[in-house]
Parts: sequence; C-alpha cells; structure tokens
Amino acid sequence: MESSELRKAGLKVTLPRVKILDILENSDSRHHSAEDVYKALLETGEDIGLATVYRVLTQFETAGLVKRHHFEGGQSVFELNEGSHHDHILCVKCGRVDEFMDEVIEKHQKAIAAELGYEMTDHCLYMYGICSACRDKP
Amino acid sequence: MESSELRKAGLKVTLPRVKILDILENSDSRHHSAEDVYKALLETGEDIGLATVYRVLTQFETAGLVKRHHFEGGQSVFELNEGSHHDHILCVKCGRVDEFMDEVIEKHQKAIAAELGYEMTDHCLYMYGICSACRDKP
DNA sequence: AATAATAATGAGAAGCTTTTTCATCCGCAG
DNA sequence: CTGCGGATGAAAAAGCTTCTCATTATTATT
Repeated sequence: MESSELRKAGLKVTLPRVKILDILENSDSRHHSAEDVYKALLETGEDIGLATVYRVLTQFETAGLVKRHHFEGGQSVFELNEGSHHDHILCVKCGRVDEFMDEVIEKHQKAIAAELGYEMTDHCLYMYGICSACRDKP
Repeated sequence: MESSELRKAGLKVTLPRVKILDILENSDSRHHSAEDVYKALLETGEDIGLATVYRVLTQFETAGLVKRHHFEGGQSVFELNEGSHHDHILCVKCGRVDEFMDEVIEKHQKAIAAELGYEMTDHCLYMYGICSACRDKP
C-alpha cells in the first residue's frame, strides 16, 4: 500500500503523492521524466499540475524513495529506489534502458576514490550505444 | 597555432573561434561551462556574445575538438578532447574535478555492453564525493 | 465528528540554460 | 579587391525546472 510507504518516508498522504507513487510502481518502464509522469496522470484523469509533479518527485528523491538520473538530453529521469545500486546503458536510437551491476567495477571505483582522497557520496556510470533491435533495422 | 587546428577541423578561422579555443587551451582549469568561457572572453576584452559561445562550443564538439559533459547541476561542461578517454570524480563541496582512467573498468564496460547486445558509442563514469581538502575544514 | 494548525496544491509567473532568428558582418576564394 | 556564403550579435524564443501565493486538503486534537 502506497500510503504506508509515504508515512514511513515522513510525508503526508495526499492524493498527488499516492497517484505519482502508483505510477512509478505500476508501470512497465522503470524510468520516467517528470513530463512522462504528468502525462500518465492526465491519462488516468487526474488533474495534477506539472509543478506538483516536480515538487513531489523532488521530495521523493530527498526521502530516498526515488533516484534522479541525468542522462544525456537535458531532462531529469526518475526511477524507484529499490535499494540496490545499479548502472545504466541506453540506446541512443530508441531510448531503451538496460540496467546492470558489476562488482569488479564497483570495487575499482571505490579504490580510485580513496586513492584520490575522496569520500564518495555517489557515483553513476552511463553507457550509450545502439541496441541489437535498432541495429537490425536501417 | 589555433588557426591550423580550426582549418583541420573544417572550420573557418574567425576571431570568436580562435579566442574560444585559446581559452580552452591556455587556462588552468580543464573544465568550463559556456558561461565560464563567456566570462573569460569578457575579461580579455573580447565582445563575443553568449550565443556565439554556445554555437562555437557545439561546433567544436561536432568536430571532435571538445567533449561535452553532463555533470550534476544542469549545465553542460566542456573540455578539450586530447584524444585519450578518461573519467571524472568531482567534489560536491568545492567543485574540484579530478580525472582518472582504469583499464579494468574499461574492459568490463566493453564486455557488459557486448553482453547486453549494445554497440557502444560513448560511456562516462562520474563519481561524486568530498575531497580531502574539503574534509579538513568544517 | 468538528476544529484548528499546518502543510500541500494548482496555476501562472519567473529563472536558467540553451537554441533560434534575422539582419549585418567577415573570412576567403577568385 | 570584390563578392559570395558562412559566421556573428542581439534579442527573442524554447525547454526544463522552480518559485509565489492564494486556496485547499490533511492531520492531530477536541
């Protein structure tokens, strides 16, 4: 139930927050721009403003419910934070996104950060390419 | 000499392009936002518009003279493309940027892309943290 | 249940970064 | 030197995101 997750995160249970969390949880794609979420809300007949969508997504991010990504293209992309870290590879033709995790890469990253004197707070690895489906068609 | 680099890149040798390339090459920091470049131009007394700075930087990117990065914070950051790939670690307090390269990470990335069926076109790894200098002060 | 205090929302304006438009200007080939 | 085509500057426009503020909804408390 969405309301308990919201309460756990210290957020009041309001209709916009419940609906937005619902879209993030019950949607085939895991990665959404604010615009995507806004359009999805309109489709379900909810009259929620774009400003509220941004506000709520930012609150979710602060509360740790959601992760924000900065893929190429300028706009932020949001994804439910299911706890486990992973990285992303994106198709530059169709926008497909795949996720992966590699222990060796993670370990090397930690070592490099330490070596350079940084206390790491976050890290992300983005790969861009052409997926097999797009390579098959002209 | 800047003019020959520009000609080699198929670009006309104009004052704005020469000046901007000069700033990118002869500056203590390697990473510049468009705004940074614009301000640096103003300081040297050049009256070059911000629109031109963006235009020129984009042309440089297309010509392969420059790499564009999307660090957190919204604005694009440009860096001379000296040929060799490297990744970045940034201090979230002071903005310091360090560069590094790790063969093992690179190799694993290639392998993962292939495994997932992608023909890789680009990849970038950003780490964020607090540098040692910032950790020493409150 | 009703109430009061407080926080959340919607609509539009505003803020930033980046791109586009268009009249003018400049680099370069002839 | 001259003329063409590309390049430039200024301002407007475009895209994404945040802010403002009056209104509304939520929650803890009667």
